[in-house]
Amino acid sequence: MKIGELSKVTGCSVQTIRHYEKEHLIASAERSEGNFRLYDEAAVEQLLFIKHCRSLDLSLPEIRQLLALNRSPGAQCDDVNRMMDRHIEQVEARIQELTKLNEQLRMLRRSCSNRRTVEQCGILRNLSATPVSSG
Amino acid sequence: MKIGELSKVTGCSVQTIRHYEKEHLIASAERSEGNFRLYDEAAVEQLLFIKHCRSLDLSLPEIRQLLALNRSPGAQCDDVNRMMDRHIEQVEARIQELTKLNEQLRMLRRSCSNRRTVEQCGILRNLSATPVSSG
DNA sequence: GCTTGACTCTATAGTTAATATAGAGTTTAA
DNA sequence: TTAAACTCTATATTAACTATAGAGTCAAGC
Ligand SMILES: [Zn+2]
Ligand SMILES: [Zn+2]
Ligand SMILES: [Zn+2]
Ligand SMILES: [Zn+2]
Repeated sequence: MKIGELSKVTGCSVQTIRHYEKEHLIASAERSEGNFRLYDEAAVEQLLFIKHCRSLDLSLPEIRQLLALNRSPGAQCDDVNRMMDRHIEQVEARIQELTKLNEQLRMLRRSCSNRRTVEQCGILRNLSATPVSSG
Repeated sequence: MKIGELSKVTGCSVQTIRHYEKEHLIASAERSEGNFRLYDEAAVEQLLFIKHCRSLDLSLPEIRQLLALNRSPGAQCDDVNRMMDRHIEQVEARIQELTKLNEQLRMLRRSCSNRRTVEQCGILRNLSATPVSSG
């Protein structure tokens, strides 16, 4: 299987696959006589694993760590669990942040109706004033 | 006022101020004989405006547009309102995304308790399987 | 054999909004 | 006059790709 087919099968772009190779998320592929990368089913599995992790916003270093753990099946999995806990914490913190931001933006938006001039624009006036306290 | 003082007064780092100048968010500052940037109160105001916008996650191009509008006080402010609406939409979309993500992560996390081996780890097994349908 | 087109290769630059250097020059005070 | 503190420009780094240029490979058709 050449890289184009792997790309179709997995839904990862060709550049992304090469990128993952350079970042050591997947092993350097075998090469054909003409220097084309050649892949097998194992590559498909691994790429889907990576894609799944990315869909959960895990970072490439985090995924690298998970892949390494996968290679030592006898080890304890505490590290995996800790990583997940930390990751979940960060996602929840970001949700909090954005929720607060959203409230401020909606408040700001309410300060202007259409058909005003820039001079009268409540949004611009509020942006010029001291920031709304976020506490 | 030299750049260091402007930095202290506004809470923007010196590099950030230079960066904003290069990106044309603030005008090129006057220079002293020794080629040091010199600022006045107007620069403080403008920088605080930018900082306030950034705290609302407005992008530099968006801020540039707001600053341009600020310079034509007679214009209609519809553009400002539209930008805000678009920006709010994006923030809310991101909150939705992260909320969905968070549910999936928590579900995944529940699939493993401590003290298992990597081979038995529910998290790794689920990551290897087909992604959870996201609704 | 030759050409065409689809594919692949490497290397490089761009994306965002800063942040961090290096190496040089300026200013102020001891 | 020397040192500290400050400033200058230019360049590299961050994350995870994405896009491009320019060259090489391969299969099919004539
Ligand atoms: Zn993470
Ligand atoms: Zn308005
Ligand atoms: Zn925006
Ligand atoms: Zn586990």
